[in-house]
Amino acid sequence: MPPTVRRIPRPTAQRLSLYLREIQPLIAQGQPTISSRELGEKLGVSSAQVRKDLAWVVQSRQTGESGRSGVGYNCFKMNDSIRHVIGANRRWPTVLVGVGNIGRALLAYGGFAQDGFSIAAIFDANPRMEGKRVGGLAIQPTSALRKVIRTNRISIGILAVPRSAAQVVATQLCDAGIRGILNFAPMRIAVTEGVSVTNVDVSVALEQLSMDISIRDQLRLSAEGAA
Amino acid sequence: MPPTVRRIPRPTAQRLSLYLREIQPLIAQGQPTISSRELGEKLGVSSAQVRKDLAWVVQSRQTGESGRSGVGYNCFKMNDSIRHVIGANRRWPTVLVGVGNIGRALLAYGGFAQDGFSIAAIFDANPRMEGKRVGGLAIQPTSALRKVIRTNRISIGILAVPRSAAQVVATQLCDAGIRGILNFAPMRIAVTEGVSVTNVDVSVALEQLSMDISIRDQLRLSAEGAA
DNA sequence: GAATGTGAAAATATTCACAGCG
DNA sequence: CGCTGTGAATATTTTCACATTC
Repeated sequence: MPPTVRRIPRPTAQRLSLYLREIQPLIAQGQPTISSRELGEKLGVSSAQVRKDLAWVVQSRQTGESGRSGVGYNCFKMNDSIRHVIGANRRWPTVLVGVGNIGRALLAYGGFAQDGFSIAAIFDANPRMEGKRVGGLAIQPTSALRKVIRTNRISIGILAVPRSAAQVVATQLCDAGIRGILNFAPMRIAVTEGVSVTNVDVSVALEQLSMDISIRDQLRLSAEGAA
Repeated sequence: MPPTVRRIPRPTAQRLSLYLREIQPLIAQGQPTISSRELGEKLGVSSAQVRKDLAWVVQSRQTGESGRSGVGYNCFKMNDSIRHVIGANRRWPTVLVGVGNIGRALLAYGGFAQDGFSIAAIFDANPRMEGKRVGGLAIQPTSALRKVIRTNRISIGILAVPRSAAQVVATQLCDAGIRGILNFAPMRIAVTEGVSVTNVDVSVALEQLSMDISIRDQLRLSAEGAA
């Protein structure tokens, strides 16, 4: 029996993305190393946490090297290792469905190209959009989804359509054999077993924020009451 | 010494937003109640989890009523209670800074109005945008931020500017006395002590998704290997 | 019977704290 | 020294399981 493959803890996975982002400027400006304390302070995370997370990365790669005592972590190596674990050193061609404001914002941004993500084809359900070129790509009808996804072995679909169309398109994506969906529609979508979904939801984010603010208010009040 | 105010567990806070979203259609179509099991299944959460979360809501409101044994939870009451805890029954006027694609998408969406969030004023650093009307609001220069935020007692700022402008605007918002920032710029922003930040980051979301897919792949492979 | 509400148990995640390296 | 790597201790979160209510 092989040693059970330890799955990456959810919170660690999330933080790895943040570490990655944080060291990009350091690499750009040639800073050779960073300590767990420094990196942690930037992100409001304990140094022990950072070390545990990075230790996990090393273990999962089964290479025995990582940070150096008394010095810190090599930014370049860290970058490499994290990308390896995250899968950001693979190519991840995606399809974008829905060329409205959000879709255009994504096409215009392109900042995730360095993580291997690219938009390979764009689609819109509105027939009047068909053929129009946006960001160098011609808009295709959703009927072409299946073929494009199959022939290009695309594993990620970006769903940027209005709520009303979201489930229909999600089902089309699943049927076409997509592996994961990044969902911008403000609703839960049902997907085929085995398809991953990540939601980007502004309402949820706003609610999270307002909760934080409310909690701060309460703490402030009770602190004043105690003083 | 008063009973220590128990803070809401982070994961619970996140799920409450999801419950809220999930019961909106039920309320709209007049379904009177829902069981913890049903609600949990919709979201991939255990029924015990749902009950614990909702029990927390009740406790924090200090009203003794919630679900009914053998029946389930009253959708209408649940809606009310969760909104109360989240703060979604307050008014949350916001300012939007940055009227690019993301800003326009937010202005066009407006689906968070029912949670009390509204965009009260819009700003852009580009002077050529000044005065242009989008979504019924005239674009103001960022120099007006301070005054608008103060006079309208606005607590949330939505930061939808390019990365290069993000820190400058974030600082302006903080100086103007903002309480929380919803940050769409793909970077960590530094803020004044006491200001909450929630990030909406597409790269992080994509990386999360690709990790999920990779993990699924590994599991599949090892399962096939074992079979 | 069908469901809630909740202590107690289990699983996860974080922090502590320190041996050991460079 | 300063800093990593990591077991052990803590804290948090989830699940179990069951008495209780409708």
